[in-house]
Amino acid sequence: MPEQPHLDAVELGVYLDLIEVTSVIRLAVEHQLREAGDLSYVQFQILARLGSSPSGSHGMTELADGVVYSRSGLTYQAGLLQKAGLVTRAPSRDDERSMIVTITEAGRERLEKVFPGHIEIVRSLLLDPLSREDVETFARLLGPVREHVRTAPARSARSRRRK
Amino acid sequence: MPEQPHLDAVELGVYLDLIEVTSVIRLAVEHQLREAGDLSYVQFQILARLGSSPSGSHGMTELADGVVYSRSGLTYQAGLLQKAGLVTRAPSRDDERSMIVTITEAGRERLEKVFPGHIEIVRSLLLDPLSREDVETFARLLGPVREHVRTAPARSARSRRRK
DNA sequence: TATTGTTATACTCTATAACTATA
DNA sequence: TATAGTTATAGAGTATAACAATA
Repeated sequence: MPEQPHLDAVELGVYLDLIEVTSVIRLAVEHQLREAGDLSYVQFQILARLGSSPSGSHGMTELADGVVYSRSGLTYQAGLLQKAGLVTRAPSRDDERSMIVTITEAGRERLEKVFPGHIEIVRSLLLDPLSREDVETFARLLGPVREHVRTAPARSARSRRRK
Repeated sequence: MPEQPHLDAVELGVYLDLIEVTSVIRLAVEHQLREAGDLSYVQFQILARLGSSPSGSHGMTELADGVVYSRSGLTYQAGLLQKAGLVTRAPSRDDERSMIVTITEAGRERLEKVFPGHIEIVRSLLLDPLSREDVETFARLLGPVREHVRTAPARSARSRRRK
């Protein structure tokens, strides 16, 4: 390990542990999603976001942020989801330029189909070694981080501006 | 969100937050690694593992676990790293079948080159919204999870046995 | 026979740049 | 002019299966 960290030992430990833990979980989850529901990780994230949205809808740019770097990446994945009948795409009436992506009933069913096995992996790899109290603590810490990450500069927009 | 979780609300929250947070961090980090050091995320993980190993070496299979699903994936990435002069590969003397991958001086330099910017992203996205105490708590929780994940069934071996 | 690693192949995913259309 | 999204293209990464070599 390089020895010029602007992080102290504890911070470095958190970072390295997180890299390792999330990498293993992600690999396992990617495989499960493909096998159980023929979904890529990105496709699952899109469906999950739409599914947990009250309206079941999101604009494309909004959907891209935090999931893919480029808009074209989202266009590709959304195209696959649409072809599979899991989402619909329709132009917004407020702004004719923007596309509203909406999860379909089949999309929700697919989500439900993969969810149990998905959860099982997360439970066995992440949650099992933690006590109930630890899980609650973990939740308390992660909440603010998620908020912070959401308000961080949007990547799909930024990369466009860079031109 | 599907409503048959074997997870309660808190557990589900941890899971969803983790997905979102790690996804954003990973995207940012992947870009930084590519721009600052022309490294893929997997290549960086390989270098980092080798760099933090006392010997600077690892066997291929050992290296594959937790980073890639297939051995061929590692062969590909290790080949790129070798071509770039960042690692060497030599057959083990204990077991002529196995390959020992070792980080080179150039590999360590590359690691040092990307590390500051890398850390900066992790700090700004993950660590900043947490207090010093929170970071320590986080470290305490993550440690056991990492241990657990390490002892989980190895993926590169398992996928082979499935044949 | 089992295991280690490589190779050939085919496929998925991704991003960049150029483009269209709307604001 | 700026923004939303798409498309074409080209490259990078991945896994599966078949393979060679060693244990």
